Amino acid sequence: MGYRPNILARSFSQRKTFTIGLVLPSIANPFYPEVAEAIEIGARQSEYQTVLCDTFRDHALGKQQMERLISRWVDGCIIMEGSLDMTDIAQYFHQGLPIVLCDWQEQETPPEIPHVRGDFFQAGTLAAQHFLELGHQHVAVIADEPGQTLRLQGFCSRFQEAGFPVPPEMIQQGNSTLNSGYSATQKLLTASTRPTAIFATTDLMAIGTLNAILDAGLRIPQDISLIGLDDINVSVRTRPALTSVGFPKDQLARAATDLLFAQIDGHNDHPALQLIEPYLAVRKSTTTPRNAQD
Amino acid sequence: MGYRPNILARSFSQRKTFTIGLVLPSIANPFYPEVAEAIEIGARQSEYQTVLCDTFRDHALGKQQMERLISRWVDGCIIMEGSLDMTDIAQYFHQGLPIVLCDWQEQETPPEIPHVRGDFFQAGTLAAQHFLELGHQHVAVIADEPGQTLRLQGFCSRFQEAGFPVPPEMIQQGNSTLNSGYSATQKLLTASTRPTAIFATTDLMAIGTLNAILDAGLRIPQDISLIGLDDINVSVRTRPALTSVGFPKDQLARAATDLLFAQIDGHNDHPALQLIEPYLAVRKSTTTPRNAQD
DNA sequence: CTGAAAGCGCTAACAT
DNA sequence: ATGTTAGCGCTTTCAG
Repeated sequence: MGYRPNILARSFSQRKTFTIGLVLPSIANPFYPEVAEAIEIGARQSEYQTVLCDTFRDHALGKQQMERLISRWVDGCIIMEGSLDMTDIAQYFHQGLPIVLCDWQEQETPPEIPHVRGDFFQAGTLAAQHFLELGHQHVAVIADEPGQTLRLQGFCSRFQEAGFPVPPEMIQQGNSTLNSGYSATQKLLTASTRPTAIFATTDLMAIGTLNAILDAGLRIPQDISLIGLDDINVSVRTRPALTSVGFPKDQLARAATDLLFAQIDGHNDHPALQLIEPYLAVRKSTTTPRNAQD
Repeated sequence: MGYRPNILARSFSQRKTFTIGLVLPSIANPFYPEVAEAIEIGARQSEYQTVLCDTFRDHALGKQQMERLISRWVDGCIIMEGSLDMTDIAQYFHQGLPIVLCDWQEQETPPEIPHVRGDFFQAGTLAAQHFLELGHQHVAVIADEPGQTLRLQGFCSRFQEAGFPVPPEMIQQGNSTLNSGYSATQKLLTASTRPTAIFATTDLMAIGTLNAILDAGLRIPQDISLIGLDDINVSVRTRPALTSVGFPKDQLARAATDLLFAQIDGHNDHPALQLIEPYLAVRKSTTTPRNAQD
């Protein structure tokens, strides 16, 4: 009869909004919209609506947005790495707000807060393994430190095991943006012995690396092989298409929403940490090193 | 004293949620996240929170999401082209929900609903003008019809004026995806006389075109020049970087939020249609045609 | 088993 | 000027 229930009044009376907040550090890196989409789909299947909050990596803005979310009585929040101070998050959590952390570094997360994360160490290992199988011995890494230490460690430890430790000058700092990948690569290319392969710990940096290598007049993968990490959608359409380590984003999203809804429903028996296994998407940016081909 | 006002209760009592809905057809085309971000920033400046709804171009899902937004008492909605049936939108509007349309085709929008749109005809003209100035006479268009007729018309009418009408076989159909641009281009390349320049009416199709041209062993811009439309962020980092017609997204967002907040505040004196002027971002994918260089 | 009433936290319209 | 109360629309509880 044209009657439309008033969800706001219902929420008000039963203290439940069927809304969750998703707090992420940036929308500029396509990785985040991609997982946000997966989370939104999962939440909708459980009749929840998702409110997106981009903090632009500004922790003060993040805190402000959190306060607003709480004032609106979101039933819970999924908070992605880098959006907020952990002390603030812990405080909200201990005040009783259901929270799931997504992709945070191990060392900075209180163990009691449920957490879903890609196995970044394993991801680094996977990249290293691929390079080793192709025959690379002189490799370089571009990492966004200190946030992405595990990826770096996984990679380096695998090369260490293989007997080809990565020298310090072959490890460059980036900040997960395309431009930082570009300039870090320029430094690597001026080194006395050029690496035959580069691992960039985010795809966006890898695309910067790709551009820098091509701009330097070198070829990918013939002169330098390249692996990224995140397996964002655009990586299939770079030229050459980027080989990348990724995590199944739907699986990541599913684990996060499951963990959150379990808390909301009062089931606190879930394990606190869910580790998602990485995969390697081999495309056109990796091959055997030139000297090995000769 | 640690007191946190209950926004939900406030909303309930004063019938105002300080929340707006943003309904868009797809998050896969980066254009939408980019304007969404601009709108969210603008809304936040006015103390409004934005709820994003992706309809995946499924009008039934779009309607469902709208019902939910209305049940939650959003103060108003910005609805982007292609997310919903116009009959449904008109109904919500006439029920009193403040609505702003964004980027809809002229012919399908009731004149009473406020509307902000890029001047697509002018955008097509701008692309044509650039090709003409470079000396191109044999050009092709890839358009997502019927949704993007104006861009096509603007382009063709400018070439008509210049005395080089675009023949029908040089107009290919796409659906705004990368792959559709790719296959449409393949058809164009098998034509008896190859065009010296191609205008793709969305950047995503243009990137498909770019890949198809390079895969065919041709060079950009030496063999074929290419212009896209949307000026999405990735276009600066394709290889070669894509020349593109764009609309200032912050201006688009600003106009949309202004129009919406005016309705919400009861000022209905705003003009119903705001037209945003396009710009041309010249990058590396356009140059003079080869025969003109000889 | 059906129907009336209390209450959620706030704002706005009262009355003092 | 300040303090008090009604009411927003739903759910839940308690009484009939």
